[in-house]
Amino acid sequence: MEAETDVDVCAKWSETLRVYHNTSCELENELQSRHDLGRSEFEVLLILSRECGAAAGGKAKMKDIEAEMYLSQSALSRTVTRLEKAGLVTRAACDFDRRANFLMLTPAGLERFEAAKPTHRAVLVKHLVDTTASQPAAACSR
Amino acid sequence: MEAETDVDVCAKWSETLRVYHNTSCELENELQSRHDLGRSEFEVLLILSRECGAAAGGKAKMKDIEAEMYLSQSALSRTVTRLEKAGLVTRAACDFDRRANFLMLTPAGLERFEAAKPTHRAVLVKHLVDTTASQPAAACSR
DNA sequence: TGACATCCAATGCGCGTGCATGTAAGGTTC
DNA sequence: GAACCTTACATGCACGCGCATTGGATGTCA
Repeated sequence: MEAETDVDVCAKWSETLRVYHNTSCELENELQSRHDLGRSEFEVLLILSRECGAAAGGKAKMKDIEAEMYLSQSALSRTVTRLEKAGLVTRAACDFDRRANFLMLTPAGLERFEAAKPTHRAVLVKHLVDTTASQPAAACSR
Repeated sequence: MEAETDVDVCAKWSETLRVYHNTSCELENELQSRHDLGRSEFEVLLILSRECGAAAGGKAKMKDIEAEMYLSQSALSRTVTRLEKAGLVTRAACDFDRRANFLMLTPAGLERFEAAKPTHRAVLVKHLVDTTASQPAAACSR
């Protein structure tokens, strides 16, 4: 079953690439143009909004967020810096472990996130519910 | 079926991200460390080796390659430049349309590709045959 | 207390990417 | 053949990423 596995695996990878590429490109484009948010930035907001419940003004440690994302420590650090500059998030030192940082959603951050959520959902539904919907190997935005 | 679709779609995306991330990171690492090839570079060689049959010394137009990859025109151009510098590929002008470039696999390129192929296959099999194999959200190389 | 390993986050650096643009070569129309 | 649009590829540029390193805070052990 060597050759057979070969073909299956290549086709499966190809399919994964297609879905990943189409979805993530459109996610990036839509989030960026409609809400001025990158994919990573949105994801951080998403995690924050879950972490303590949006009402509580989500709050989480950098390390915990990092563990939930496919992002290096340095990339997360910079993503948070961008979010902070945009006023969507606040860094707060942890009193019990001054190495660690807490991250908090600001009201503006929560608002931005809530606004972007439907966009996010719509793109996912479009590309993932009926996988054949985005069949062509559509490039990023061209 | 709103909420249900929501959950399904998020889980599916999450799963896709996991598989994509784990597979592509390991692909990148393995190809780079064992064969000094990036993922895009390998893919170009792969396409070339198919295009006219490896024995014929694969040959294809840039545009045709671009159409088969999830890569922008500029990124492909630079990837080919890297391959050319490494002596794995040759650019050749097309006599009938001097805008177009043909791309040819050199013997060294074919050799490198054949050497890397098993590595590529092994990674795909590892991550895609039994999807639960790489369950943890393993980061890139950490 | 002092020496050393470990952990968290920030930063310098290089790389590959996409977008926008530039350049050269068709193709079309008059 | 002149004016114009389109196509193929290369290149300037900015950006986000990962890796390696740094610096400060903790923990541990003698």
